[in-house]
Amino acid sequence: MIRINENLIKYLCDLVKSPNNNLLILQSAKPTVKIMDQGSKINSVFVIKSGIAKCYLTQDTGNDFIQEFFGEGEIFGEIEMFNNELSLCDVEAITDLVLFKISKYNFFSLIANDKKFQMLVLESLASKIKYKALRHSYNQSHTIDQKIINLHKQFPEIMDIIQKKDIANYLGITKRSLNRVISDLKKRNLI
Amino acid sequence: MIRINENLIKYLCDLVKSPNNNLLILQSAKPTVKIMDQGSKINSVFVIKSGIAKCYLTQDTGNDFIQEFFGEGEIFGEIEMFNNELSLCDVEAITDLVLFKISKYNFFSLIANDKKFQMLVLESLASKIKYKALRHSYNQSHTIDQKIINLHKQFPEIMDIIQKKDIANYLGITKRSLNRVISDLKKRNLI
DNA sequence: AATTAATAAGGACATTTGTCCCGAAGCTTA
DNA sequence: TAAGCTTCGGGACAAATGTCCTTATTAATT
Repeated sequence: MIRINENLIKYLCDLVKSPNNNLLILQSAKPTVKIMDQGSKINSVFVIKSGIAKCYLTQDTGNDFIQEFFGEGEIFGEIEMFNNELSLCDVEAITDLVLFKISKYNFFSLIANDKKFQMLVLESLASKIKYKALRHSYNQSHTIDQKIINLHKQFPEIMDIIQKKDIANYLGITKRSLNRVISDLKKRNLI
Repeated sequence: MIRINENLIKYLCDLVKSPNNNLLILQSAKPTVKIMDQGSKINSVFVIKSGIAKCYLTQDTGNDFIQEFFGEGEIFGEIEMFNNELSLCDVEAITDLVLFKISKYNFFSLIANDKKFQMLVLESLASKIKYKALRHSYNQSHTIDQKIINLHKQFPEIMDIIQKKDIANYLGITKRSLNRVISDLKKRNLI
């Protein structure tokens, strides 16, 4: 449920430590701080070094829909670079974050000149697509029960780390339905 | 709702016509023919030159969920190349198709040596992610009414070209619900 | 410590959507 | 042309989910 990308982390850790690095910097953020704002211009690409963030999209209905909880090695801002568009989502820290920040210029320069980085980015895009494909499929053809059991299997501590409202917005359901099903599953000893 | 990628089409049309082309070939498929099989090994990347295909995923529940109706310039098989995995989805012709077919070897060789192609692939991946993000959001926070009205706005002839069952599987609902809402919307003159 | 704000939990009811049917209309093939 | 298959459309009912609202509980602020 929360993906991590060790290869990318490792690669950027090495890069940031290299003595003549001028391509990327480290940055940190406390919980509730927004790193990216839906609809705003993006000048940098970010990669999470440690911590968890939520990436969500606010609809015309006023509802937030959480695209993904970002874990270590997750990249964001890159979609907007390639599409040359304003930010699609908000990204907000849930726990303390440490981030790699790469300027637009440096990002494209790495893509163009660094085959290893290029391939890591292609892989991370492919992995995002796969994640989204499976998630949307799963969401549409399983009941709330099944989704919560599944979530709980993959990430048992989720209820302690992530707020109920956010879990509901991740599943695309209301808080009421979430509570109802959770209490039911507890009664049946399924979670 | 059906994306098209003119830049990629144009680029491959030029490439296939170049006198010493040995990188890609053209292939055609009749309706109901499967070009890709969920769970099978992928040896080529495809790009749709003309026609419409459906890309769907069969769940453990037996339900099919349609990821996308592919239009001109849509690429598929590339995810599996980058992730080095078996096919995630089935892809099946809905109308007569003409396809560009690029072998795995040639695909990676183009990515490595052809900056223009490389950027076209990065852009198409980014566009897929954006499409999926918006679609899943929209799906989760709108009623069936709204989804059908929206679909009808974007693609009025959809009901003539695509079967009811497929539309239902695209929206993640049952045929019964689809019919109920359609007849209701017709009564209210909304479609 | 007292007050306010935010989150969690759930009751009662309405609405939406799914399930399980069945019959009609269109195609396909013997 | 008849028989068989597939798609379409919808009735009746059941189940899942949302809406609205209220009360605890926890966290934050003065």
